[in-house]
Amino acid sequence: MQFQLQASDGRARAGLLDTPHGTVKTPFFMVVGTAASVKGMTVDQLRAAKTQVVLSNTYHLAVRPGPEAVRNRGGLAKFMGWNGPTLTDSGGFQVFSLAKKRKVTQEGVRFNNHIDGKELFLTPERAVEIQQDIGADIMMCLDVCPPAKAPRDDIQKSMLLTHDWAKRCQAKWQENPGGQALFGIAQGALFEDLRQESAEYLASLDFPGYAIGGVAVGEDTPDIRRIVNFTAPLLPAHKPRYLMGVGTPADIIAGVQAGVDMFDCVMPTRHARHFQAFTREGPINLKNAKFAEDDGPIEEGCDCETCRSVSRAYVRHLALLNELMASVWVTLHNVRFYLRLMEKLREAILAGRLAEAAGELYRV
RNA sequence: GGGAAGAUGCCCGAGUGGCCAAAGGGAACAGACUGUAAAUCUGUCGGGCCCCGCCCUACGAUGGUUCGAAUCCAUCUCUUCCCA
Repeated sequence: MQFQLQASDGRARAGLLDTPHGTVKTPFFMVVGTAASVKGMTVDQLRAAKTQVVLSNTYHLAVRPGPEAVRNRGGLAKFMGWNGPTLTDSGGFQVFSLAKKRKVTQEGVRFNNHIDGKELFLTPERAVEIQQDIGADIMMCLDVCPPAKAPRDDIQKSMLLTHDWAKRCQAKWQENPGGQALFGIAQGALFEDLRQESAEYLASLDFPGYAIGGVAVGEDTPDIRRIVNFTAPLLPAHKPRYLMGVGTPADIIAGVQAGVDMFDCVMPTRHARHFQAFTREGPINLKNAKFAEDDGPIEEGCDCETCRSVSRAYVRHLALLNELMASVWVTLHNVRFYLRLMEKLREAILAGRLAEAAGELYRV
């Protein structure tokens, strides 16, 4: 995997990332399609929104339809009809989100899956194997993602285990790398010394890319900013940096300014299903009565299909009736909003005017 | 014409003497959501106020029984069903 830096502006960077499914312009936002589906969008719509990378999940695809099934259908990108660049998360986030359904040992994570309770034992090696079957362009190391406010002791143990697993993932991956890249994930929660230790250790392993994990798992926004600002520069400059699971448009702008190249978040798609739309002026809830007679688009000047086609009043009407299309219309807008934000951030970096642009892009 | 059942807050619907401004749904109104167990979850939801408490108005209408009634009695109005 080739990563070429084209320009920088402060600590922010713009570059090109080559994947087996095409070249990606950085910084970029990955649309989340956990189970090989971006909820509420067809692949044509993803392309129309200028999606670059779709993210899916090891845990979910391992549970259903199973890694072999995905492999036998030609791999994730083909299976879902997307045929573009993809990344799979390792299941590390489910250590956090499915805390009640798993048990972590030195060996790995034992899940009782959320569908039928059947056991899924994810070791670092198994997580890589599954991701090789799924066939995404970028795989993630299995990590241990603790809640941000866990005691320091737990954070440190999780970090050390994550380091051990990173090494094991890497060894497994190197047996048969193919065209896939494997990224390491730094942990350490809100402790700067641990963050530093984690970043340095992972850097020593020499991965094709590095992620900041354990963020947006219960901490406040200022803490997210602080840790991202602290950690991003510690990750190798010539490799892509990925801030996992973040975030709000403001978080992303701050992340780009801190030197992060890759983002993903469920926010645009999930919020859309809850009728919350993103705009330059901040999020709006389209179910609110005040939009009942609003004939304008969700966002003036937006080039998405929704804003070109229907009004706020219409989307609110659909939302009140819980029409499927209400969620679809907002999803189309929100995804395009995020992707367009990234396009503009990249343009600003290339033009060397990120600082001015940042304030205009999202006034919240 | 005869008989039966029933009328509860915006809607549906519990409640059958005090713990009832009245369960539970729905609607409406608002909020939350950050590597998706989420088309989910939470709050408000008769009115007013000096709003962790008090005062009004309320369970078809009117009158009555009772210390006390959505709950018991009488009459009336309306609805549904059955028989002619």
